Amino acid sequence: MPARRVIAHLDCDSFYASVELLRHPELRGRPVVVAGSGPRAVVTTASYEARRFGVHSAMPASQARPLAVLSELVGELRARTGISVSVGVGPSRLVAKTASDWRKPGCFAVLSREQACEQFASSPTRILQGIGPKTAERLAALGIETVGALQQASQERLIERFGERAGRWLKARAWFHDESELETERVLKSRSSEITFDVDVADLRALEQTLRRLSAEVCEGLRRRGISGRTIAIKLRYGDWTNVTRARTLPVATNDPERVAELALSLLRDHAPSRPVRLLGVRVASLQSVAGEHAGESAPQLRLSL
DNA sequence: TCTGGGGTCCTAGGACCC
DNA sequence: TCTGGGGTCCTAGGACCC
Repeated sequence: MPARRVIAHLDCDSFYASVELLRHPELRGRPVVVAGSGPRAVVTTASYEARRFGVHSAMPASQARPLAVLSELVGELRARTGISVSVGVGPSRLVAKTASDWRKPGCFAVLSREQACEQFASSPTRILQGIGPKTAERLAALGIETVGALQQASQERLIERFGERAGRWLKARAWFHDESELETERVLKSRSSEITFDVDVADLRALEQTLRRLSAEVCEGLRRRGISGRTIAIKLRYGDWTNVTRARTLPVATNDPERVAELALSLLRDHAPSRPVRLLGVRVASLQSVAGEHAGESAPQLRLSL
């Protein structure tokens, strides 16, 4: 009678990485990746610390390297400023953004589109950027509470309810389809200043005083940037949270506080608020560079940089 | 989530022009 | 005089984001 076979299989944990750690003990506790250096190299092994950053075996080494850059950036940011960040990495802004919110604070999440679809299927629709409280509520009224439910929802029904454009957009969102371009610079479109009063204000004189102050603030901001605008608008909010906006567009742009205040005041008088006002604001839009300052220059840029 | 401030984008309707 | 269709600009309100 043959002896019963007993086989034990011993498998080293992240073997190559462990070997590297024996050779370089100073790397212990840090993310370590063993990989080739050629353009087609893949990751042979990643230490468990590295796996936390989304690096795994067989991943193209080139992919592991941005991840390494990111993890260094996060570490340096924390060391130099004390600010902790959450990082999401994915094929689109939507996946990256959702991933970064996933396990805040201090997370480092790497997801493909397919993984995101699966991972967030049971999450409320609200986690998708662009779906706010109102849209989430309207979806819930259709029985759609989760991202998964939105994925399965009938396209026709969504279009019927939200319109062609928004209907398609919602469905695409649920499947984490997002082709939007990454922007690092945005053109400033408007500049505004507003104030919520400690107590609702009924007195017209007091409202006018505030309007002058807000106009001066807005114009100050415009002047600092060398821009002016053609559309002057005021905004009022009443105690019941209803908002009223009134606007007027001039033939010529201005950033003169007197001129802006004068227009804001006339808009206020025309509207003639009948109830006490909770919030008052002034906005200048249809912006353009001040003529002469940078002749021939295009629209003003608001630079956003790291 | 009884609720601040500075923004962007979208929609819908009206005026006006060709 | 009545009519159609398209484009642009403007206003007002609303949803959303950080």
